[in-house]
Amino acid sequence: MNLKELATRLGLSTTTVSRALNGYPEVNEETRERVMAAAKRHNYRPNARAIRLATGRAMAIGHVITVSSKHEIVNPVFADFIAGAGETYSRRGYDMLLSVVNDADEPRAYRELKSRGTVDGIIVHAPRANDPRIHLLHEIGLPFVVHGRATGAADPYSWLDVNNRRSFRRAAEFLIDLGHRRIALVNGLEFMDFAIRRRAGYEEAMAARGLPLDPALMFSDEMTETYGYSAACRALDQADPPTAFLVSSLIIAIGVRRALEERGLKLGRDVSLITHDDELSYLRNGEDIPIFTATRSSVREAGRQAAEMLIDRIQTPGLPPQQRMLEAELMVGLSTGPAPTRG
Amino acid sequence: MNLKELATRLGLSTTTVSRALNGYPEVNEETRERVMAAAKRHNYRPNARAIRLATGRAMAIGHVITVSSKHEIVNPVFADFIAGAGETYSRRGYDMLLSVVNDADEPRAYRELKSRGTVDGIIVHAPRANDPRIHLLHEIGLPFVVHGRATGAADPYSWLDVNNRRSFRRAAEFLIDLGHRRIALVNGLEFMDFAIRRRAGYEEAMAARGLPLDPALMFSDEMTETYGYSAACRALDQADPPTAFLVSSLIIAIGVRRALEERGLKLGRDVSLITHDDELSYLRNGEDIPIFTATRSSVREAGRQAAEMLIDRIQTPGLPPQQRMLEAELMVGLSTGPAPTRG
DNA sequence: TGGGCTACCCAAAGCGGTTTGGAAATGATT
DNA sequence: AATCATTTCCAAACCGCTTTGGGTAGCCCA
Repeated sequence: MNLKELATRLGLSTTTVSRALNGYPEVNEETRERVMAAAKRHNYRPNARAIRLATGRAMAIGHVITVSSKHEIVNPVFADFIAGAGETYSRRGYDMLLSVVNDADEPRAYRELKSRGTVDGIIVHAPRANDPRIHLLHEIGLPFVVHGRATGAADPYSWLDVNNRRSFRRAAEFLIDLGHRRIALVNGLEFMDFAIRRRAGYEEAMAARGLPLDPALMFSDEMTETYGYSAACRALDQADPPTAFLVSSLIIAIGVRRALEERGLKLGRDVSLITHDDELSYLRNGEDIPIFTATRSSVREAGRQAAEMLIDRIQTPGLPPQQRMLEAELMVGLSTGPAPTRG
Repeated sequence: MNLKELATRLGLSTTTVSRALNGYPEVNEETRERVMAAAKRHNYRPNARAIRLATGRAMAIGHVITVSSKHEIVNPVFADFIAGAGETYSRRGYDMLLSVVNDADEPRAYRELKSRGTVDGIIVHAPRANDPRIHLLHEIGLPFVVHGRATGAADPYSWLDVNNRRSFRRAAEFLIDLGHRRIALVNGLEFMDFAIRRRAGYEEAMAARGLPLDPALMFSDEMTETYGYSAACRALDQADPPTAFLVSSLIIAIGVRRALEERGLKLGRDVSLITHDDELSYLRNGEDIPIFTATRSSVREAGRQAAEMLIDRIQTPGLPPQQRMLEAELMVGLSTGPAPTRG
């Protein structure tokens, strides 16, 4: 059943039927009801392809996920972010388009998305320092919102981010307050913006309390369990091992825990640990009381809000860049305690 | 730059230009080259919306992911499957459409996808026993491929699945061969098809060796770390605890490990464990030698192949249902060893 | 009575491609 | 030289909607 059929069946023009269904004022209320009823009865659904062509809008948002041949890892945060964004899209009538591209092809992918008109806007994932995508997207004129920020980007842009610097500073201070002096940082890849900011927060806290930074206690890599494990091993097997860890993801934390347990060290007593927790649905940090003390911020909620921001930008062009900063909560769990006194 | 502009610029009709670009034979090779060159020079990209309307094809595949209000977990396997499927889609010129819907709205979502013509086909995720979606999709006439199977579905359908029954049978037999007699099964939700089959494999192995099934050693729930932990606690704190665990995901395995370590039990010596490993990119089972002995099957590869199957079905309608069974490898790691002799 | 509004509806022109059904030119065949 | 098939191109219809630019009828008011 298409518009034309419906119209002839009703003895009306397609114009009127279209207007009736889309709530335009220039149609009699009575007629509108007749049309609505008929549409429901024949369960008419306007053809999305035709609407898109006629209106010139794609009614779709693109998410480009890159798979590098080198570190071929899918951002573990991705699924939950998508789930959040998807909720917003359904509610506001947009489709979500996923594009999996090799990282070398990313610029081309954006240009095609624009020139072929498959999407109205884009969410930028996993920004890095001086991320070239921001300039690129400005240049090709595709509305976008960045999940995170990109230190050093020249042009202003819209973003939604967690206050990574502040939350890691607070977490580090919390550990210092507990008496810890040697605190290891097990961070993500430090060309990623979030990792840069977390490190800055950690360094700030150390500096504020007059504690030295020890390169031997600072790690940076792809955030996997095995990385957490091996970083912790290297840290713990030093002459002067850390009494606390500040780590960037639950998965890393799990790896650290493995290293600790291997050495007979008890978490929260012998060694303290604070992790960032994105509240991934398949990796809950305990049920009621958190297993790990954590800086917590829901990535799903971030998805919801970023999508909302983007659609707003698409629907009212010319909106000035908009930013939203989310604060992470510091949830005290079972993995932190006073620094052990040297025996 | 659109077709018409390009055509006038070349002094040709849009027909000829379109044909030249799409490789139709009825155009002079020389002309074709002129057209190709001009297209490249002005970097012309045909408008996707127009193509879709004109051809009646959506050139897009739908993935419906459901978020239940109850167990609001995003399938952890999802991201990697998507990454695999996405590779195939890019290669074959399809877009990937993600639809996040509340599980109650799933049937409606499928019908809309069909009637609005936004996709040409669908991948069905996380099938259950007697999954109603299979009949539904047949009824509305949307091509689909199921990732997994659905025990008890009446109509024939296309699927791609891991041989869960066989791999869990082999894993259980492996443990039995090592002398284990009390083997706990920590499974996923047992209305999910994969979990049903894994349980069947486990039960077959036990029966084949004349070992009794103990309901107190069989667990079923959403596959989270905390579930693994609490199931293991319950199992281990029994009068006659198991000496081995067979579990359905790495995340569960990690939870079990936590319970073991809490009790001072060493994995691979005091207690053995085999897990299924989907080779999720953010959760590698160790670098060179596996941390956990595991039945291993790449969900990313499954994504690639399922997408391939679906596109084939879309492009040649009337193809008989096609099935593909992947065999999981049994990778021996550090988490298994001979059953401890009772002391 | 006629002019001006308003309310309601319609025909037709897009949107940007693909595809059908020729037409003209060329070459081969008789 | 006439006929016929081939090659190469084109005009126009079409996909299914939205939207522009009227048109008509009814009402109000002078």
